[in-house]
Amino acid sequence: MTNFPTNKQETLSLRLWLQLMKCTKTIEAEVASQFRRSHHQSLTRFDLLSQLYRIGDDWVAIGELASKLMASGGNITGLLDRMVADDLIERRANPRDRRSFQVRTTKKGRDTFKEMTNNHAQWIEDALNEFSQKDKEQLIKLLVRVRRAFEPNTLI
Amino acid sequence: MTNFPTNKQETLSLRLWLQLMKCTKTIEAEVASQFRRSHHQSLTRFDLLSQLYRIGDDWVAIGELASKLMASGGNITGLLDRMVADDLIERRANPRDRRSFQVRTTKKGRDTFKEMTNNHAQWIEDALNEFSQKDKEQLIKLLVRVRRAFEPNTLI
DNA sequence: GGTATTTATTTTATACATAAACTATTTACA
DNA sequence: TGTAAATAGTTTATGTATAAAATAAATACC
Repeated sequence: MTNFPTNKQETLSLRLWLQLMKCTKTIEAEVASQFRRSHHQSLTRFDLLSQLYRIGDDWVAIGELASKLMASGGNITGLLDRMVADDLIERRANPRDRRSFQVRTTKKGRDTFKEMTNNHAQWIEDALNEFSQKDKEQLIKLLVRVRRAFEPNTLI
Repeated sequence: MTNFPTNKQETLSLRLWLQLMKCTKTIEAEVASQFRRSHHQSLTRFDLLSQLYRIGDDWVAIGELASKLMASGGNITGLLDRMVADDLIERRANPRDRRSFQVRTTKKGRDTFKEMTNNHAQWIEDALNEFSQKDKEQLIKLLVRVRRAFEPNTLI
């Protein structure tokens, strides 16, 4: 009646994808709710602060940040506006290119990120302590392979 | 200077979590964009139709649906409103309990879901065809374990 | 040097998400 | 019975996301 998958391999791929979604959704919901409760910040904001941290908390162009975060233009504009309003980041015109703007973390932004990171890392650590090093390594390896398989335009 | 993780086990857990997020985010973005392009539907709507399919496309209480989808009350109300407006589902009062409402897929909803499922399954299958059955099985097993480790209030 | 194209970002319209306050029922139970 | 508590959904306010159109400046190129 329906065209649902019938052979075993097919079912397995779908099940894999389903478990991946379910797994991430569960963890994401937990982390997001923790961040909201404990820091009044979203996962998205944490991601953004984390990207800024990675580049040394220095000025970075909005477009570059957007592409690192896989965020659309319209999204990044609003997100940055709100974070500037909350004094987590600051914003300036690029002196060399008048089309372009740059953002950077403020002291409050860096402090907030540090607090979030500490709680976060500890919590992840606790949740995953039952896994052996070997299990974790294998899982990471498999996840990277899965991601590569789905990435549309990456050569290798 | 910062309190970033230093020992190897800790870094590994964080890396695992990071890869999990990155992996899901990549695939999710791809699938969502496909669904938008090909069917003008969101991943959320697919999830919802999929839940309705699972229970036999029969009437189901809004609250039950919300909990299956891990969606908040405010969210489910708006989502269902829009899907009713698009004639994907229909809605009625529960004759036995005047607080309660029920929803069910329409023919259009079922057809849309069927189309989405077929494309989706094929695409997932293609993307994952390089993985052996053993790899998939192992990955599923690990993902289920990870999810269990993070689930807050599940007794086994 | 002037026009076309590209690049960087914002605006607009809309969808999807949460928390908290609210309305309307049902249920518990003194 | 009558009132308190619990339950089912909606409303409101706000945050996060996209696509598409708009704005403005830089670059390409004849």
